[in-house]
Amino acid sequence: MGRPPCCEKEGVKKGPWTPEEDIILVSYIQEHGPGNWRAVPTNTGLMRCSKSCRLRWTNYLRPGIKRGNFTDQEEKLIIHLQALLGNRWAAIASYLPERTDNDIKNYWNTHLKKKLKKLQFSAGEEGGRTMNPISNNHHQSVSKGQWERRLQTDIHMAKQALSEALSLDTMNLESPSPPSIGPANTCTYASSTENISRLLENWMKSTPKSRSRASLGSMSNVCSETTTIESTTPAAIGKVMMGSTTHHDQLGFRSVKIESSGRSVLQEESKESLSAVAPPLSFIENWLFDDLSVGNGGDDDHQDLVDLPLSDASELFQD
DNA sequence: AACCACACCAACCGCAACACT
DNA sequence: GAGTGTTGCGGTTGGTGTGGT
Repeated sequence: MGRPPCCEKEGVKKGPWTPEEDIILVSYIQEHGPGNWRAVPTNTGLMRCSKSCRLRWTNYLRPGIKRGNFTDQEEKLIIHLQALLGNRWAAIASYLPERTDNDIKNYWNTHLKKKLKKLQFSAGEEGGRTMNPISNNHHQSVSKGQWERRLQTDIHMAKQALSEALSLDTMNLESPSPPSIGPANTCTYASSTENISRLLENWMKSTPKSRSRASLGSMSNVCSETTTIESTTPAAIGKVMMGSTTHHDQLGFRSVKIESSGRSVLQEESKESLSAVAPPLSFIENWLFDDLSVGNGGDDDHQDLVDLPLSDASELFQD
């Protein structure tokens, strides 16, 4: 009857992750690197399915993740990329290296959708007709001319979005506390483990009921102050420490360089980080940038387009 | 203080794509 | 090319927090 579940339901734990589980997972990935998720539950003893482990890592424990408080720039970028790409959150997330697709998706569903709906409503009231500023409307049948015009607009939007993304990156690089990405940054892999140590600290302090939330909050402090895990020392840490005298460093502060079967985690992460700093450019993207750089010398048309209120921009797509 | 409604977000589920044999 | 296993993605759900009454 239907498709079998991805993993045996029996004995598989569900629901929120505990700090202990996080530590175990991070510790394992430090040693073996992300990937081969199928082996993670069996090798770590975690009563989680591989999917859950992967998700936990990519959406939460992975280094270099920024959580909460989307900036105006990011918001703008998401809106434009959504207009361009639709609900392809993974693709959109690739332009926001510090954000996960899940995060962006959540933000879109909880904040931006409503925001745009409001815009749509007010614009609809003003204009006396319904206008959808987001791309969902794009799927409605349109004439070829309209489609072409829309495509052109989308390209403009993409260009601007990309240039904004670049300028964001530049800003981030210049800022005093850049996100923990890139091999040159000493706060690479350790960031997530630092988070976990902080998480544990809060976890120990807080009541069982508020544990989850409290710890989640602490996780957002990527690369912040260093905290010794010894000060908290729950039983789980002991488990993690087993078989390694260097785990303390790994969990605490170490700028990671762990070799595992000829391939360091750092290398793995670096690949990610590199692509994070400079998302891989496809031919089209390169072309967009080429064109952008030409137009950057005071091409107000592009700026106008992006600065255009979404409700107005959407009018371009109307009859 | 108690209740309710809403907001938020981590995690789950199912499907599709990909990789390997 | 077919079959099987694994990973990635997007939609959705459920638990918890928060604000209003």
